Amino acid sequence: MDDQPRLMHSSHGVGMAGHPGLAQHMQDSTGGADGEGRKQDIGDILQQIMTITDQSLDEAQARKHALNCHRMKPALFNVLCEIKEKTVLSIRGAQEEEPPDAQLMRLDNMLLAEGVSGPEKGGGSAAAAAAAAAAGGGGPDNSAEHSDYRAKLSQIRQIYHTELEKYEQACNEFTTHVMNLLREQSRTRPISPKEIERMVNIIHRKFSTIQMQLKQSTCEAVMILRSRFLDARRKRRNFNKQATEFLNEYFYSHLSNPYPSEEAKEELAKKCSITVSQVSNWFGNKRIRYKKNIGKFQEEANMYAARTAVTATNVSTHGSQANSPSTPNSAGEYCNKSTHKQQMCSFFIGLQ
DNA sequence: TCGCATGATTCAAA
DNA sequence: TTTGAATCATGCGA
Repeated sequence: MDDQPRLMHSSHGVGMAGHPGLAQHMQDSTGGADGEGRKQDIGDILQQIMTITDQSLDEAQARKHALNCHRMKPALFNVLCEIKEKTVLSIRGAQEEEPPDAQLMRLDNMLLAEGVSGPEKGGGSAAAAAAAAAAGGGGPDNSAEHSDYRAKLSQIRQIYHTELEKYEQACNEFTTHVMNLLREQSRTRPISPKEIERMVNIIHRKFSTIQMQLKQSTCEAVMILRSRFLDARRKRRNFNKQATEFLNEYFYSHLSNPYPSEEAKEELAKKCSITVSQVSNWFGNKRIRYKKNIGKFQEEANMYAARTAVTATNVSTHGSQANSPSTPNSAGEYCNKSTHKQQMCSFFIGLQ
């Protein structure tokens, strides 16, 4: 409200004396009437506009109507709009220019990647599957966690879309309301279509900020969910007895070279229903722990050695020694010789 | 609750 | 990239 009298005053000064387009506007609308008379007319209109707020509602309505019907009104409003455009709005417009928001793009990309925004692809099952793979196992516990993750992600997705829809609806409603209001007001005060457009942009920006907050909190929720799910990686689950036996069997039967090749790891992983990385971890831990405390593992080693001997005897009795990864003879078959030759020697020597 | 066992992770070295 | 070593985090039995 404070701006209006100032604007009008400024318009009066500039528009009356200095605005080059005014004469033309007036020419257009008056057909070249007397200059002094026109000034008087415009002065009257401005005076009426400025005092309209001091009047009662009825008086103001009547005055408004009279103003709207005034022959000079369109020309005057055009001039005022132009002045406004050149002064206030151009400054504000320059200030409002913003670079494309990188943070918003990042949020959008993340929500898309997590399957929260964009077309539904099974509620982010790809991300869940990746997380499950990282968790290192396909056991029943994992599939339960997987579906739990999916369900929670789906919830987040649903909330996100509901809220987004609400914001969009509110934005549209508010924009329409403001546009109607400005259009209505443009009958009594100089508001150009460009100004309305700017106002719409401002509203959209404000709502984008709210949307960004929604996206940000959704991302946070996904990150929390994801980290909780991925934390399951650290949840230690003991391998089942059979898996440990397979691993130990291989380890003790290859004690001279406990470095399974990729093929051997894959086979062991398959037999133990664990991942190749878990096999690698297991052998890594086993080697170091065995080396650190041979005495402690001696009994275990003897037991597996005896078992291997029995197996070997049985196999030779049945005339077949082929393809048993648990027999020492098969070491060469599974061992990546070029990679582990040195380690084999050092490990073996280290144990003697 | 404590201590040990054990799978996972991290980081440096080869 | 793989491995060793240290460490973390959790399971589990006493």
